[in-house]
Amino acid sequence: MKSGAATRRPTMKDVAAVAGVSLATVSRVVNEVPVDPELASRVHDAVARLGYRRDAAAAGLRRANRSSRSLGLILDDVSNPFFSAVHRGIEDVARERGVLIFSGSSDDDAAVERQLATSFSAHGVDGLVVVPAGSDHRYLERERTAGVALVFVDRPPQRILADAVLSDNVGGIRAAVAHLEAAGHRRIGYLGDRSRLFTATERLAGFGGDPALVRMDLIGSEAAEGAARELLTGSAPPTALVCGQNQVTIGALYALRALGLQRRVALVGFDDIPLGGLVSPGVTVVAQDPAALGRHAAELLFARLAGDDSPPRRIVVPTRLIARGSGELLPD
Amino acid sequence: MKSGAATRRPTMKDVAAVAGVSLATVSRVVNEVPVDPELASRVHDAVARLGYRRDAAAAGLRRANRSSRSLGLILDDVSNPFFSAVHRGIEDVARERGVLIFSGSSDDDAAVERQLATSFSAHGVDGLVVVPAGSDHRYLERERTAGVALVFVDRPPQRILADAVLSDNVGGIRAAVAHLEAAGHRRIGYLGDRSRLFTATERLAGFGGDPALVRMDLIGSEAAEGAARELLTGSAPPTALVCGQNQVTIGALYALRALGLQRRVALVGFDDIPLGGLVSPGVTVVAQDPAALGRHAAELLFARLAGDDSPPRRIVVPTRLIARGSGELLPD
DNA sequence: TTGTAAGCGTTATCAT
DNA sequence: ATGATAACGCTTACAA
Repeated sequence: MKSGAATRRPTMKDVAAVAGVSLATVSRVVNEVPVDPELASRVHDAVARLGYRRDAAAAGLRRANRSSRSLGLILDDVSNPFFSAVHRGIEDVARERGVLIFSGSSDDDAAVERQLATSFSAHGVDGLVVVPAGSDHRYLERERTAGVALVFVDRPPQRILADAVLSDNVGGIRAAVAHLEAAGHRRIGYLGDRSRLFTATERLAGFGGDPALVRMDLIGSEAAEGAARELLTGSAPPTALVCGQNQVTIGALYALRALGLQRRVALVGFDDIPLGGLVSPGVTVVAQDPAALGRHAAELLFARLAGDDSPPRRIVVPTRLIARGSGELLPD
Repeated sequence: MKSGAATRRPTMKDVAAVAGVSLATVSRVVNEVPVDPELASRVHDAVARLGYRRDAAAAGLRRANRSSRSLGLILDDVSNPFFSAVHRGIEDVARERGVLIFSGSSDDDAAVERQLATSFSAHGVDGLVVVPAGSDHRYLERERTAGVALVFVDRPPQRILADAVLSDNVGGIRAAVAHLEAAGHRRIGYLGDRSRLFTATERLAGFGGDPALVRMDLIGSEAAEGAARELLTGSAPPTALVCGQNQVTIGALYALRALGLQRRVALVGFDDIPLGGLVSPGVTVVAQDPAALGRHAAELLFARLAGDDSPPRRIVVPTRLIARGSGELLPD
């Protein structure tokens, strides 16, 4: 006899047989529908004896609303700290409701996003939380009419009307600029990432400063470092820098250090960077609240699932300026 | 007529009717079982016209192996960069096989771990990848005999025999110590976290230095900072520090800066810290490879699912010392 | 309150 | 090769 012999998982039928009741009664007990206490306890005993647990897939199959008590989460990258914090925010509210989460990374690829969405949907998720990669989400219309709730996070959906939870990109960058201007800065440079991204263009809009001091489409910290060096070594260089994204901030930081300017040129980054307090001067940032983004998205989703059919909402989560030194340097 | 009217998702039956074939033939086409090309193309047309996609739950219900093409992942915390990198490693391997991932955070709570495991199992996952929180995993025996594959990551399972993928904790800390000794250090301090954790005791074992210079159970960077200050301001202070964990390293870094010793006392941390190259001196670390941990775990899992029933394996993933400055400071 | 039986969407068996 | 039909584990009328 092989030791790893597969033992069949007990079913309701098995429980019914052991408890000496009908299948339907077991179902009632399991679903907490009132039942004669005597029978109920026999069922509970049998459940415990057999180690029975309901098959969620089979249960959802016949259930009226076909709910699977699960939802799908499509992130840019599950291992990116910003998105994994969003993930956690969603998990916390889903957990309270006993809802499980399928998660996946689109790597900002529209085809992957779509493939994940349809896979999740095929697995019967009740709702989808999406950080959009594509620029056309009409394909999700079909899922929605089939009853799948839809909420977008961090970036708005396109060509479909649906709920979205966003950071206050414009307000955050405005706050950064105002902070620098209050310190007396008049020549402020802006470094941003891929302008095809919603967040990048929003932040640039929030900047609204001298276009000659703007550098966009900086992908990765090396590109940002190069652009920062170029800006800082040019004629009439800025006395302060605003960075529109994490990696861009890091690149700018390296540039400032390389040029020995880290205590002469002010810097405010958008999105917090880990250990921003450990370098000197500390890195002043406009921090987002990714966990709050996730929590709001999940709450919106569950409200929709509960029947809320008011017009699509857009929730904007405020940012917060954290002064650590680099943003408080005065102009020459 | 309400605009949001729920449209039923098309089923195989619908496709069969439109294509003018039997339900079974549709199933064959969908499952790529050879079928008359003429019929096949009619089915494909109908599938496209109706936007049909197979219901994964229903399919798994009747399928011989009851596979759901999904797996469950229980991490300490999905938003912890180390674990989310493990997550990504697993996702990459699972994606190639069209397998979806349920993920959840146990927050190092055994009860939550167990609850997640049973929930995932109730949803019919084919396998479970677990970063163990509890100290008794016998409850998973039942899942395994029901055919659920089991692989543990980062820490070994307890009271159950199963595959595990671990970092080379002992070797990594030994390398750190050897690196410092090679630079001439003889009084080396060790700061570690919760000794009830497998990884913490392994790393301490790898240290094996003077017990008087060891401080364990440092939870969070503040506690680590305090312990580091105490060690460094005592009599006969160490000339170098080895830190057993991320947050501990950060706490020690703050202590060194506060005492103005960051260029006098050497430091090597276990597990990389983000932006370790931006502070000065750069932070020398023994880096783990969390993505590799995840990939190995997933590969092991799929091998088991494919029928590999050799004895439980233990895979140890090597670490790598990254010299950035702090670990190359010489003793006085 | 309890049991019987139909049905959820699919796969698998068995004739044809 | 194709179609009819039972079966998967469960929920839900409907009957008793």
